[in-house]
Order: sequence, then C-alpha cells, then structure tokens
Amino acid sequence: MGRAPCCDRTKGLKKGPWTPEEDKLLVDYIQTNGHGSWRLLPKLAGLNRCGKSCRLRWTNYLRPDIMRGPFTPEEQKSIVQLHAIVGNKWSMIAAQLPGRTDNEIKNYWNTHLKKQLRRMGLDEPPPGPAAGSPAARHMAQWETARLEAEARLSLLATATVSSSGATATTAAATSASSSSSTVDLKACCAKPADIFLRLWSSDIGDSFRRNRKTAAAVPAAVPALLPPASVVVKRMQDAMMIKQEPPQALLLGPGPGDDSSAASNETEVAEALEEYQMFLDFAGEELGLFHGRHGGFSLFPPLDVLAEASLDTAFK
DNA sequence: AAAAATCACAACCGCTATTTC
DNA sequence: TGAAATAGCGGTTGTGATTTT
Repeated sequence: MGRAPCCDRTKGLKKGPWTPEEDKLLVDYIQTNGHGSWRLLPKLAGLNRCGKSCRLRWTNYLRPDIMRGPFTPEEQKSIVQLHAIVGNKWSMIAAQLPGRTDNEIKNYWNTHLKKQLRRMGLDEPPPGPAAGSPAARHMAQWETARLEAEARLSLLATATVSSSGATATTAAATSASSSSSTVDLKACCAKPADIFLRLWSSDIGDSFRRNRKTAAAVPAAVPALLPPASVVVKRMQDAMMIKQEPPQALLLGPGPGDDSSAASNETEVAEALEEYQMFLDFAGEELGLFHGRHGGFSLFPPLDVLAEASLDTAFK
C-alpha cells in the first residue's frame, strides 16, 4: 500500500497568486520549523494551499538565498553559453548562477534572451554556412560560447575530485552543487581532454599548426612534426586521473620497468608537454577563454603537474 | 482617452525518477 | 515487490503592467 494523497483536490484548496499574508505564514513557519514534509506543511502553517504549491512558492520566490533583481551582463552571458550546450536544462544552468532559480532563468530566457538571439540570427546554430559569411561568424560565436561553457562545466566537474589530488581548481569549486558527488569521475576527467581535442581540430588548431611552421619565435628544439593530438589528450587524461585511478599504460612510452627506451621517450613526453603548453597559450589568446569571472583559472592542468604525472607514470 | 497588443513573470500542469510504505 | 506519494523538472498558462495604435 502507498500513502495517503498529498493534496485533497475536493477540499477547494486555494490557487493563484499568493498574498503577502500567505507568504508571511509560509516564511514564518519554515524559518521556525523547517519545511519538513511539504504534504503536512500547509495544515501546520495554517495555509489553505497544496503542499506542492507551498514548495514551489518557497523554492522559486521566498527562499532567503534567492537574489532578485535584473540579470547582470555576466549572468546573461553565462545563461547563453550554458544554454548553448545543455539546452533547456534550467536546473543545470541555475546551479551555475548562485541566487537564481531555474524558473527565473527559464522565464528570462523565454522573454528576453531568446528574442535577443533571434534578432541577431543566433537562436539556433546556422547549418553549414560559407566560410567568412556572417552566418559563419555567428557559428563561430556559438562554438566559442559552447567551448567556454563546456570549460566551466568541466571545471566544476573536476573540482569534485580535487580533494583527492586530481586537477587543481579555483573558486568555481565553491559553487559546485551538492549533487556533484554523484558525478562520474572518468567522465569528468575526460571532458577537458575532449575540449582540448576539439580545439586542436578546430580552425584555431589549424592556425596554430600553420603559425608553428613559419613563426621565427618557435624554439628550434620543438620538432617540426607535431605529436598527435591523441597523445597529448591521453597524457592529460592520465595526469588528471593519476591519483584517482592509476592509468594502466600510456599510449606512447614504455611501461613501468622498461628502461631501454626511457631516455627517448622522456624526450617525446617533454616535447608533447611543450607543445601542449604552447597550444594552450595560443588558443587562450585566440579565444580569450578560460579567464572568466571565476578568477583567472586554467581549465587544463598546469604543465608541471602534467609533466610530473606523465613522467612519474611512464618511468617509475 | 480607450482599446488592443505586447511584455514580464508568477504560478500551475503534467511528466518522470526516486522514495516510502 | 509493487503501488502510490513525493520531489524535481521543464513546458505552458494566466494575469497584471506597460506600450502602441
């Protein structure tokens, strides 16, 4: 057998806008007793409302940590970026904007941002426009927003494992939601590498490789033949997961105990790491990414961390 | 000045996953 | 173990405010 019904629809419970008196009853009761069971709350608080209605009123409007007022440009940008990758997952977006509710963000999107983007021709990523066309620029803007949003989400995800020694993180960790404890570690750690691979495969990656071959500033020690992106990506993944789950093997380089080719592989690792850092610097300048309001963080692991992890794994 | 149109947002509806009995 | 309640979520609606005609 189940439980008794939450709301008895035959009792003529009140619907519609809440009065200030009702709000006060609800706030006073919750501040004194907590909400406990939403089913019982209306009766205990003296409200002629359904428990669900009380819960929604509290979570969407009366909660003390809700920040009312107009959305800041930063918040608007965040919403657009996050929506570009998660779609109408308002609760996920709200989790990145402290003090804002999913309902508020949803309303703001539907009444403001969607229209703004539509006016700009950005309501949907344009399909396959010609290079250099306005549509192509729009597409690039979308891709840039998407990458930055993915970076933020990845940062939050990796923040959940930082206490175990994985990737260092920043103030973004403070906004990680309580539900993050259920995040899959492998998925979290793989994400920055995925973004790296996409960057590497994008126009920015092409531009980087072109410039690398011609720029006078390129150190002579860097090989003309770049290491495959997969190598760098794999080393990133390994470096970030090393303390959670020691990698079984690297794609390149010897296994533990294989000393015969250690020196040459050490050189390869060093070259890959150097390439990695140069590319991140290049992409960061191109996109102006990864240095947002979270405070100058870098999504990707610092070179020394990466090097230590890769070399430790390969040669110890 | 009044009616119509539009905007903004709180609240409700209905669905789903989870929890409880 | 299954039925039903609960909580959370996204979509939609209702309504008051504002702007336009």
